[in-house]
This record gives sequence, C-alpha cells and structure tokens, in this order.
Amino acid sequence: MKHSDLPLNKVLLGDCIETMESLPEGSVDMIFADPPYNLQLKGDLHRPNNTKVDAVDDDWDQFESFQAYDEFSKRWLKAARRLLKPDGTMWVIGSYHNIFRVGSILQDLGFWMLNDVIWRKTNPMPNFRGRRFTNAHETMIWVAKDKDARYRFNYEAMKSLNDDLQMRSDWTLPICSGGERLKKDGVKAHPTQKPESLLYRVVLSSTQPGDVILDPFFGTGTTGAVAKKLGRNWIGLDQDKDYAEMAERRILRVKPIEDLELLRTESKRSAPRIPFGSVVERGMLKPGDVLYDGRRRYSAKVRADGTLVTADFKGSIHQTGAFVQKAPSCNGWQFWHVEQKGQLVCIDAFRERLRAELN
Amino acid sequence: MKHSDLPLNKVLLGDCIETMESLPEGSVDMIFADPPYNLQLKGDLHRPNNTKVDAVDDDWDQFESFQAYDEFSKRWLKAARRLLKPDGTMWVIGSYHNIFRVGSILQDLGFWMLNDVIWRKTNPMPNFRGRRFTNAHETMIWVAKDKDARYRFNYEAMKSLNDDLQMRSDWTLPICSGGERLKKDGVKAHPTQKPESLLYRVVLSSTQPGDVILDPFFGTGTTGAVAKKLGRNWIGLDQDKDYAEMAERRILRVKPIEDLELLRTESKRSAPRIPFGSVVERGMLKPGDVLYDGRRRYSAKVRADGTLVTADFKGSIHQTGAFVQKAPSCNGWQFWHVEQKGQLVCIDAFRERLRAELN
DNA sequence: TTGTTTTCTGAATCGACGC
DNA sequence: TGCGTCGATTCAGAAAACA
Repeated sequence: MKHSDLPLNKVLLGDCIETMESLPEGSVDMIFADPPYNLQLKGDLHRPNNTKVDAVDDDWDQFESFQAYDEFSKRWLKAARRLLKPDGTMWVIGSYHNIFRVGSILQDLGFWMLNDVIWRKTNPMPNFRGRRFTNAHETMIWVAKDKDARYRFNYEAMKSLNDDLQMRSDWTLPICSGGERLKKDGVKAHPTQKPESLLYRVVLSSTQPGDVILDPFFGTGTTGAVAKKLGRNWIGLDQDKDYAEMAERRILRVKPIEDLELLRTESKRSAPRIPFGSVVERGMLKPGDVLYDGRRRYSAKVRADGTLVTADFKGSIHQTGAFVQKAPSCNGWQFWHVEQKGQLVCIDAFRERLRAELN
Repeated sequence: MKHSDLPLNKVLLGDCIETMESLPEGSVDMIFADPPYNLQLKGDLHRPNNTKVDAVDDDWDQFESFQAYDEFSKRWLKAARRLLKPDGTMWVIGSYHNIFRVGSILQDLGFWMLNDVIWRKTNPMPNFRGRRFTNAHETMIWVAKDKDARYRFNYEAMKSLNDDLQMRSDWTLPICSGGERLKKDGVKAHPTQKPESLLYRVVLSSTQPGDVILDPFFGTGTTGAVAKKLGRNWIGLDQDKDYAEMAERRILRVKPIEDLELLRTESKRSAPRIPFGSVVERGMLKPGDVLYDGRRRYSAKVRADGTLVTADFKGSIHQTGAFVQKAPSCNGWQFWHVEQKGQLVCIDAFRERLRAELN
C-alpha cells in the first residue's frame, strides 16, 4: 500500500461507512473516532404493532433504540477494521451513554483491547440538579486489530511527556474552550469539539511521523489539525458540508513542526543491538577481567569470546547473571559491574559508549 | 417488605444466583457487586527484578468465551434486579476486560445509568513490559432500576466530603494494602480485596442508615464491614466457605461509627505534580521553541515529547539543565526561561498556570 | 529509640526474532 | 507455525531490616 493510493490530507464528504468501504483495505495506520451517541433514531424505528404506548412498550422502545445503535456501531466498526493495517490501532471516545456498547462490539469483532483511557476534565460542566455525580470524564478505548498485532506504542515518548514516569491510563486535561473553540456567528460551531491536547497525546503515543490517521467523524477537524502539526497524514470523513469546510480552513492555518528531529520519539527498543563480545573485542574489557554484581555478592571472569565463567558455569552475560541468582532470566548489561578506581561501574556504560559511536 | 423477612447481617453460602432467587422480591435498597473480571492471562509475568507477579488465576475467573461471560452476567443481573426495591440502586465494578459487557447488559435489562465512576488508583501496579499505558483505574457503573425511579443520592453529604465542591465522577483513592489487607499465613487472603475507602463513598452516597445492602460476590466482606461501620444492614453472598468465615470474623471486629463527621476526609492535597510534557501538549510551548537560562549562557530546544535537546544532549528539563551546567542536579522549572516580548520568562510560570486550573 | 535503606507487592488480557 | 534465544522492563506505599 502506497500513500499515493489514498486521498491524503483532505476531508471526504459523505456517509462515513460508504466512504470507508470505498478506500483500499489495510491502508491506514491509526483511526481516531468520536462517534455520535445521540442519534435521533426514534422516528425511523418501526414498532412491530401499533398498540398504545405503555410501560412495557417504553422498555421495548429503549431496547430497540439500543439495537439500532448497535447495528450502526457494528457497521462503521467493521468498515474501520477493514481499513486498518494489520498492526494499526484505533481509538474510540465516548461517554456512559454509548461507550459500553462500543466496547462490547469492539470485543465481539475481534479487536484486542490495549487500554481504556480516562480523560479527566479539569473543568467539567457542573451537575445542575444535584441528582448525580458531576460527570467529569470521558472514556477512550484503545484497540489493536487482533491479539497478536505488533502495534505501535511510543513508550519512551509517553514517559518523557510525564516527567519520566510511565504514562497512566487517566489523563487530566481541560475541555476545549477559549480561543481554541471554533465559533460561528459567536456561538460554538460544534457541540463536541475535542481539545487539541487530547489528540496530541493520542497521536504522539500511537503513531509516527508520516503515518496515515483517519477520523470517520471528523467534525471540526481536531484530529487533522493535530496530525498536521505533528507531521502525520490525515483523512477526515464527514457528511456535513459546513463542518468539512470549517475543518479544512482550520487545518490550512496549522503550521507543522518543521524540525522532524524534534518529533522523533525515542525508543530504546530500536537502539542498535550491541553484542557483549564487541566490548571485549574493542578492548574496553579484557579476558580475565573480573565482573561483580552491584553488591559484590557474585563474581565472574570475562573470556575472550565474550562469555563469562564462574566456578561452575559458563555462558553469556545474561545466562551467567541468571545462573548465579538462580533467577529465570537476567539482563546482564544491568547486572554486571567492573571495578574502576575502586568504584563499581555498570557494564551498560560500555554499551552506551559503543552506541554513541554508531549513531 | 419488613427487614425481618430477610437474613440480615450474615453471609449466605452458595451460588449467588440461586440465593438471590430465593430471597423476597423488591427487598433490598442497594447492591454492590464486584463480579469476576474474566481476565484472560496466559503465562507468567515477571518484574524487571525477576520476581513473579502474583496474578489472578482463580477458577472463578475463568470463562470459556465472551458469550459464556455474558450469559453468566445476564443471569446474576436479572436476579439482582428482581431483588432491588423499585427505588433501589446498584453499583458494579470492573475493568476493561469485563465492564463494557456488564454495561451493555445493564442497559439491555432496563437499568437506568446514573453515572460511570472512575476509581483512580494512587498506587497502581506499574506496566512491566512498556507496551501499554499503566492500567491505573477501575470503572464502577451506578444504575437505578429504571428511568423514572426516585433513587437516593446524598448530594450534600458528597459535597461536604469534597470540600464543598460537587463530588465528581472520578475518585482518587489508594488500593487496599498494609494493615487493611486481609492475610492468611502471611499471604493475601483474597486477590481482589477492595479498599474500605471506596466502599465508604459508595455506601455514603446512595444509602441511608438502616438500609439493606446486598453484595453477591462478598469475598472478604469489605461491603459488610463498611455497611456495619456506617449503620447499614448487609447481606453477603459467597460460595467459598473460607472467605465467608473470614468475612464474618472481620465484620465482627468492626465498630459502628457514631459520629459521622469523623468520615470527612481532610483533603488539603499537596500541590499536584505537573509534568513539563503538559506544557508542550497544551501548546504553552511548542516543539522547536528555544529555552535559555536566566543569563542566556545556555540554550536548548523543546521537543515534541517534552524533552529538551542541545548540541550534545537530550533529556528532561532537569537533566538537560544539569548537563549544561555540569552540575549533579538542577531544577529545570527554575532554570529554564523563554523569551516573550524581549523578556525572559521562567517556565515555572507555566506550571503555576496549569496548577491553578487543577485548583 | 530513631532515622535510613532495602525489600516486597498490587485485578496484568505486557516481546521480538530467527531457525 | 512452534520453539528456543536474546534481551528489555517498575511506581507507590508499607513493612522489614539495618544503622
């Protein structure tokens, strides 16, 4: 799949399900969807008979409208699943009115749940009647296409964004207001415009520059604006011409971050692999040098071929570390140290030095 | 319905669905349920230090399929619905593995959703493999029996509990540990014991003294312990004799609180931690912006993930500040400034602004 | 006795790659 | 596709151990 086969960085007007079905299979890296939940379905539904409405019928009404919502959800989620690349992921946001239905259907369709992420609003609408808890959050579900997908998660970038602590499943962010909120004739243009900060974190966590991000319920185009800012491609679907025009105008004004280096998310995972043997080969350690664990409980000797040897074991730095600790596994780079000027220095420092040479 | 028709303040041993079906219809004011989560774990998980994570692998959490789990859920939820008084409410807690299925079924059965409430854990288990966001919350769904029910919500009590601000739908509470955690021979007695603080808030918000509270998955009896403490009646159902005995012994030791004022939580919380990443995410600084120290001796560029970069270093605001000064450590918030209208402004000002939003 | 450091643990759907 | 090998990965709070 080449990007050139896709209508990139524009809004496609029309029914989102039909549009998705017309786009090439397995072509999209990530989907962000903010589906409607207040469908005005009642008029379209046919009760099996025309009997007078009573309490029982009320229940029936409710059931039938859930069923209609489920049908709609299944259709667009199936179309979305078809569009996703095998290792692509999808985010769906909703509230308690619809998110449980969406979540169940996602599981039924074979999507694999990675996280449910809570958007905690710093400034939610208060509850006026005092009959419930202030509804101060929305829920996002993040899924991979299936259980074994090798999806993208920019762990280190998320950790950096959170002061070097793992990013949690609850995100505290304000709602979209002030200058960021699109207005038309002085009133808000769209009822559910999402804040760019929310999309920033979504996009930064699960895509890389150049990826294709699709939003089937584009609205005022927050997904596109953030995608452009972060150097990703976007495709917006919407059936409302006014929204589509507003979104395109909005995104036109967005300036991408130019220096791609600033966008690159660090991933230790993709750092070049350094075999321990090269540390010996390069003379940073010599055969016969003695390694210790951090507290000098264990020791081992370096051999010329980059293995270690103890009184009763021979093997890689990892195997030997695991053996002396009687542990199932061990990261030898972190475990072993060498004495330099009376201090124990972790051998991982040698690996870092070799990596720096390669960069 | 008189209370005398009910087996109050004891644990009923056996299958919870059968037991519920044997109790009188419309007799219970509130139900709190912590059903099996249907975790689908396979293989062991080790921490980075090679210790094994003690996961939930109990028989009662094993279901063959989503369908089997749904059938089970429908059965117990129907039985629970029959037991509830017309104006009673029910709470169900779960995680992303099961809560979407439970939520859908609740809606299908005609329950009326009042809130979904997020329990944010202050001290969740971290994510060891770095492949997801740290799963730091669980979800509770609070429902009335139907749309027009005149359910109980102690609005003022909740507001008082929250420093005279409306109680929100996200609750920040620690997990159950330390002395509160029931142990048997030194190891945790139950894999999923809930903290009493969580149940305090549930019970205090939606019941009044003298009410009957039923828990169909009683386990070690946290619901009963809190109910007794708060002067409510409780009924616990469980099929495990050991758990039942442990719970009864535990509740026997509980002393009811006479002065409810004591339950007020002093929540003059310390200043919330603001990661530098949020300043970028929120657009207060943009990737590529240049930061200087107060005397413009050093400069660094902001990256998209909230790290800084200089000619020969990349890292957090603190690490980078320390590096350029060749100092062992540095408070980046105080050290770095940005030029605005020709003036250097300390980036700590941004942190203050974000803190103010969190009030 | 008191302050400091180390250890332990909690509802977890938790790898990638080559042969 | 299945299996073995290599290698990457943790935060907060309480309790225990130690100084």
